[in-house]
Amino acid sequence: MKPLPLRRLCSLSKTVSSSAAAVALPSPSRPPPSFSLSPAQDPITLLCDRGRFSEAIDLLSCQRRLPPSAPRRLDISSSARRIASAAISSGVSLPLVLANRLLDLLAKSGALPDARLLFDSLPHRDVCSWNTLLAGYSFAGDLDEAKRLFDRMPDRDHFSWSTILSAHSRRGLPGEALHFYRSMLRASNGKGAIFSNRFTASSALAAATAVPCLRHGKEIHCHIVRMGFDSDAIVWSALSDMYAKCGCINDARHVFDRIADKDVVSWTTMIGRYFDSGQRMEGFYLFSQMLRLGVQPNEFTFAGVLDACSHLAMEGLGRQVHGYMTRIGYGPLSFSVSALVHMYSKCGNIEKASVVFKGMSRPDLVSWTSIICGCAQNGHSEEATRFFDLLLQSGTKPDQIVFIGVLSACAHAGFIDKGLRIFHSIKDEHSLEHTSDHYACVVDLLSRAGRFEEAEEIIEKMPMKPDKFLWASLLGGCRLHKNLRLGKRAAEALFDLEPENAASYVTLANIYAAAGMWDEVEKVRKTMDQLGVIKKPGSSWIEVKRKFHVFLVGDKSHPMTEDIYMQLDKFNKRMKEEGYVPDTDYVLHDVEDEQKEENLAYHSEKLAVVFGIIATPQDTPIKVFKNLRICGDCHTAIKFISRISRRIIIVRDSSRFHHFKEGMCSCRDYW
DNA sequence: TTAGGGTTAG
Repeated sequence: MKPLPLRRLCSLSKTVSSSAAAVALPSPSRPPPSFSLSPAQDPITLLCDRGRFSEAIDLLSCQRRLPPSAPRRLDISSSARRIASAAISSGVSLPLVLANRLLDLLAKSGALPDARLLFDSLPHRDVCSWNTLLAGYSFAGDLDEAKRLFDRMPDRDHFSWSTILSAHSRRGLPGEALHFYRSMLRASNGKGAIFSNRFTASSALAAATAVPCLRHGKEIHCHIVRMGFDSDAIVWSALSDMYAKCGCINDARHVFDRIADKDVVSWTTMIGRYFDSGQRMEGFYLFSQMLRLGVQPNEFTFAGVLDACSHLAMEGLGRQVHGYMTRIGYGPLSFSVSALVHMYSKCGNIEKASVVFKGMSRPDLVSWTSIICGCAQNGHSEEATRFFDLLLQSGTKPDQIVFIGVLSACAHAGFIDKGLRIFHSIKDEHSLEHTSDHYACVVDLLSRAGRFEEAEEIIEKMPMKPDKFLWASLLGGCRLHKNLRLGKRAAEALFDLEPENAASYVTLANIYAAAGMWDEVEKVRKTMDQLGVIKKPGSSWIEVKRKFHVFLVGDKSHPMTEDIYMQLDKFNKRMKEEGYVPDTDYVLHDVEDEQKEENLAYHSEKLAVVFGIIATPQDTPIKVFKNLRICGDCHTAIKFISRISRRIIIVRDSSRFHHFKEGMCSCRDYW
């Protein structure tokens, strides 16, 4: 066996050395079974003509079992309809088992009305016939009809209960699902029949998880233990998931550790829950452990791990996951490819994201959205709009989310007319409703361009109440154009909506500071103090040689502090010679200019960039990540630094990427 | 012949 390619993952391992880790490659998948049919023959018609309904149903059932990627020769829905209509018109009475199988084929392939017709035409029905139709309505999301049918059932068994229970849980009605679970327990006791089994238990757990309700979850847990369903991996996975989603990650891990036969889903779920709870490193440890134990990850696992890499901007690790995926093979239509595109975009490597995207033979809407948003965030606005045009040409129907991506690209690049055209096309050409996000984007677009009257007009006319994103966009535009009146209005709306968010106070204070209105700045500061609003400390980090280096403003804790400050001072001197003027507007406090410069000079992003310059080879791009938005002065300074040092510098802040090269930024200062 | 757990885009 070859060594595991994910060296980095194994280096994260707590217990096993990387050299010991290895995984077996999956065996090559067998070609899917297929039928040799000449196009002129329709086997279903031929079989039905000869009254061989049983074989026709067998053939169709076989086809349905093929994996989605296999070439399917028969259309299940129309073939099943043909069998049903031939059987009914021939007057042949199908044996009940066969009729039920046909009913299932119809119900699950979207031919529900035909399934109903067949059901109604049956001279005899058993509980399986009822369950099958019930599952059909549940599958189609017609819960009202499913419930009506359930109420009318002459007999119910555990299939009936688990079908109605999981239907409500899956369709966003977990409270109803739990209600059914309680009714089922009552019915079990009353009639002496025991309906609960591992299926109803796992569905009920999924419902308690979706609420989420720890109390119900624990009750179900007790019931599971009492009933002895503890040997089933699915029940245990669902139990672990319930604890994690109810905020008890340690209990979830405890349950997970006790699962005897953990399968890929159990692993993927537990790893994902660590990521959800913010314990991303724990998630990575568990992923590496899974690989070491030889459990083959699947698309769900990859998608989850890649998403975590995106959040932490861990491109190195993401790349290794990509390599692993390539090695074991993944389909060009796989949804984990979207996660790859997203990961590379979020790590600032839009070129690689684009290569991966272009490797997809038929990208789906999520993949298009990933690449369009990725381009938008990385300052490749023209590319984003080009991809959007290609999306429309491909015949894929855009949804409301993808419009957010392309509109934000237009807003960031100042494509006003194009952005407005696209905004209006949402309703006029694509028959979609505008969402509050679309309004926020168009207000962003107009206010960045200083077109405040139009922005205000849109706000007055919009059918819903403006949300915090819209006001924040407007406030940002006002800061850019020093619009005091509207800035105040936007800030006050934000204070109402999210009084605890320091960013709005700081931006308003910065607008006052830029206008020299120090009394107002002081008032804002006092309000913040009175309300106990705490400014989130800015921090920046950079990954060098697989280690993260984190910096705060004026940070002197780094082992290389002396070198960093010395180099930064050199840059400052050279920058000033080349015309850099510190933009002191961005400092909240009313202090002397010299002191203000001092505050600015050691912002976390500058420290991280300078450390990157010192610690990495000349030809590698420097990638810095900041938890807040980059400050305007740092933006100017880093442009100078990129020219002086001849380095490519990429800064990902809380809202977008800035690619600095030869004194320019990809955002063209329009941010 | 009918029922259960994990996923990607703003």
